[in-house]
Amino acid sequence: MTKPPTRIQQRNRATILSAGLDVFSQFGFRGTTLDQIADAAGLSKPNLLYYFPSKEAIHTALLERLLETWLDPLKALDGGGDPIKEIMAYAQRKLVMSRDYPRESRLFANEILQGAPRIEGILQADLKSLVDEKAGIIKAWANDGKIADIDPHHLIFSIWAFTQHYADFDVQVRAVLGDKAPYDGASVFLDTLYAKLLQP
Amino acid sequence: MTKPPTRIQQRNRATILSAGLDVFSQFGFRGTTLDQIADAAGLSKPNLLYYFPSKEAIHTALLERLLETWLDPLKALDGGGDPIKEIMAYAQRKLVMSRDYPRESRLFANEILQGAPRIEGILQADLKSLVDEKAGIIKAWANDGKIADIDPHHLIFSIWAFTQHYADFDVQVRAVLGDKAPYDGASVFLDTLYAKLLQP
DNA sequence: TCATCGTTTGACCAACTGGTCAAAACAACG
DNA sequence: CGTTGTTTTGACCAGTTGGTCAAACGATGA
Repeated sequence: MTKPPTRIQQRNRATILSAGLDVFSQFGFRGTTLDQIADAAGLSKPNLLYYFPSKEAIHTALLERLLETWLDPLKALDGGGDPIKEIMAYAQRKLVMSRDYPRESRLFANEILQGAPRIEGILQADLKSLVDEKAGIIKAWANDGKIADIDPHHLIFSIWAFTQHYADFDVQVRAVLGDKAPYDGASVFLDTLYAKLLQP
Repeated sequence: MTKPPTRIQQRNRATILSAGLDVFSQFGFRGTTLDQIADAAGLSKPNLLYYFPSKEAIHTALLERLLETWLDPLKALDGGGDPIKEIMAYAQRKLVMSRDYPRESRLFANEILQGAPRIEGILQADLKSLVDEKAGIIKAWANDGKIADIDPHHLIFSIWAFTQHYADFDVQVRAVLGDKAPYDGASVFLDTLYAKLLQP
């Protein structure tokens, strides 16, 4: 019988996770120190370790929470809807996620860049089966002539790549665009791109 | 009057840079240790520091060498050529670079993810002016009705994002595709995508 | 053969790393 | 108020980090 967490526990755990997200997403697991997280959270280092047993535990907690929300937009792709609308809506949902959750996007990017040692199993199981399922839907649409005949896996990769680019390569995007806001133009471009591509 | 480097110097410097590329591209600057690089290079740690004055010097040397080759494909985009062919050839060149130089791609990705502290200036100067120049060419093509009317900056971003995705997110791509080779399908998809997009 | 140069290394250092622990401070509640 | 359980902290530890240095090693040519 585990006791329910106190208000202080809820608040501090949330503070630590947010601070950990800040730091891990910038420096990766090995490049992040507990002192950095403690500083960002406004807590002492032993106090961190009162709420999480180790640095790895903070990182794991973040990744688990992330993976759920990360796959949601794709799960919502509906085989019963209008093909072109469904795919374009999915792409726009992913772009909004990059805009609103850039830290999460970078945390994920860091993990994958480093070879995904902590989530490779999940990728090969959950992610692969979800993607294969949705790729099947898209392939069926293509076979029925409702969309152009393209490789569904690479279509999905292109959506991931393009939308996450604006979060992961934010510094570069801003360096190139100057003070122009990236996301409005990106959204318009995204619509044009997939409207033209998917047209049968 | 600086002396010309000996054969041993040339060999060891090259070995160290290659080992550094291996490790830095996987763990980022802060996540990499001199011992790891020394191990990968088959040299002792003090011996590393005989050839490079510091960890930072190895990293900087890699980044400088990288930036040259990294911008070459875009430099080769020729305003006098056939518009659609030029852009599609550029995209294919970038895809080949991801396939043949994945470590370089990941080194760059790591640096940008971490906020590009060491190359932000170069991005804002060299990269921006190069991109602006080529964006101008593309914009002119669009105005002449030779290609579709799209935002040239986001077009370039989309090429970067999609092609680098196969190097930077290699683990994820392989987890999803299983044992199918990624690059053949990617090349076909890339051609289809931009042929349809750019058609006026 | 020796002298000179470039190369390699073992031993070492101060700063930092993730993590522990006992004691102190605090909150809640009868 | 006192008691009990939760929260916070200063001091500490062993291992690792980037980096130094003097001494040893090796090649080369006179």
